[in-house]
Amino acid sequence: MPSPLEKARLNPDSMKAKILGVARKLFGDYGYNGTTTRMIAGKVGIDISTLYYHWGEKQDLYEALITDINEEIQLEFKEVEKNVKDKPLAERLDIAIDILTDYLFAHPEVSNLILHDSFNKSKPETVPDIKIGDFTSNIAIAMDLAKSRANVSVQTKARILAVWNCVLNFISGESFFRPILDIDRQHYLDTIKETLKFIIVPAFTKEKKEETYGIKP
Amino acid sequence: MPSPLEKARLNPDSMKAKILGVARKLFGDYGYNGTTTRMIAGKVGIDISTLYYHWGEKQDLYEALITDINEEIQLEFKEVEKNVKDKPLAERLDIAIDILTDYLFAHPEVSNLILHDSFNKSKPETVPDIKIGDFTSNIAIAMDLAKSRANVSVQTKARILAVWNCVLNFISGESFFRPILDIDRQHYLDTIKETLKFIIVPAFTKEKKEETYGIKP
DNA sequence: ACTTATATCCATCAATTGATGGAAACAATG
DNA sequence: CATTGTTTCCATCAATTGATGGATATAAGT
Repeated sequence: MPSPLEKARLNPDSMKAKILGVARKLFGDYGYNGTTTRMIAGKVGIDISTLYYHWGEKQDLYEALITDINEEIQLEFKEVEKNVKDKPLAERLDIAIDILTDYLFAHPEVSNLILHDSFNKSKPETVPDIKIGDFTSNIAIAMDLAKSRANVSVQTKARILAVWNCVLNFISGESFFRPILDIDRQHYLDTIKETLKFIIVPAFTKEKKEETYGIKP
Repeated sequence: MPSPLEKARLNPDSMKAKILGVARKLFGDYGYNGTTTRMIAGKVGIDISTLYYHWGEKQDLYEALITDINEEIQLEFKEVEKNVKDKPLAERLDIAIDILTDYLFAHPEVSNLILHDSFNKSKPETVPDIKIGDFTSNIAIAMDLAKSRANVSVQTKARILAVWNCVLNFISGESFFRPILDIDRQHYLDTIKETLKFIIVPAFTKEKKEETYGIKP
């Protein structure tokens, strides 16, 4: 028997799926408290009670949504793993940044939801977290920065999180940062990628060459 | 005649200042919509109408708060500028990271508010933005990465924003990231700094040596 | 065609929230 | 003490919001 979520994913034209899609964008834009069930229903073009009929409580809808995002990201990471096989580190990082940035740029609500999820304290307790910890380890393995999932050092995890954070902020903060940089959307995407690569690739690839660029021991 | 804000800053024991202080933390934790005037009044230990008496609308309080933060950050940047004078680039970056990370770590609500401000679409229109654009240029000058405020390249701005984003996320996401890294608070602060320095300093100081670490033209 | 199951809407509730008017307490001034 | 100005609280409003019961429509099964 398929879970409610799988059912929704199976038929994208179903009302459940439509609601979930709209909810993703709205929860992403306005956060859990800033989004009302009436906003969602209104944008879908249905009555609130229809929404409640399909998804039950607001919390349940939000939870389904987080689960959905979790699965989607996991797929994206698998895509990365597939593409980086047997490549040297520099190229791996390059590919990973490309794939993940493209994905998030095309689905900015994912980025928004992750940020809300990690930083906002005003959401229901019961809601499952987005599993960033797992993703971090996955990436470490994929980048060949650690031998096994249990072996990822604090340093490595922190560095991956740093990159991850950068990407998320650039995506979610587009409307904020793009005016500062004063460039168009495509140029912005290119700039993000370039910036990430420029900053990250050397740091990770240099690793054992020269550890001290003015850093105290 | 001092503005209401200056008045509040002058006497930290005043009710206005107390309210503002509590509001900073609560708006930081729960965002604009997640924070109610009753929450603020409750935590201060006063009636809501007393809050309205001192600050008027919720919006007005929030605006005052953003202005307050803006000024505080500006002071912090001045502190950086003072400390990096006549130092080589690597050391400048090092000092800047130390000062800003320490400041934000001691005032996490500032970081929270900036993130909410840049990413959340559900706040009143009229509220002034936090002036990240200005800060970016200031840092570029202080780091000697640009000659004049008008001369900061898109690349440089983007790189500074990347670092800035990293710091903010690490601070605001402490409750989220620290369990992932499984370290104590002090160790966390050290790790943030080390990570930032390790990733950022080489990228900025290498600048003209080798531009291509797997980056396509 | 009749019955049953599914899906949608209308009307409404109780709780929360932003906001205000007015009474009471308090302080300052004459 | 009397007067005036400031600060605080109580009571209350109107609007919004999460949520539900019940009527109604649409589709499916027999």
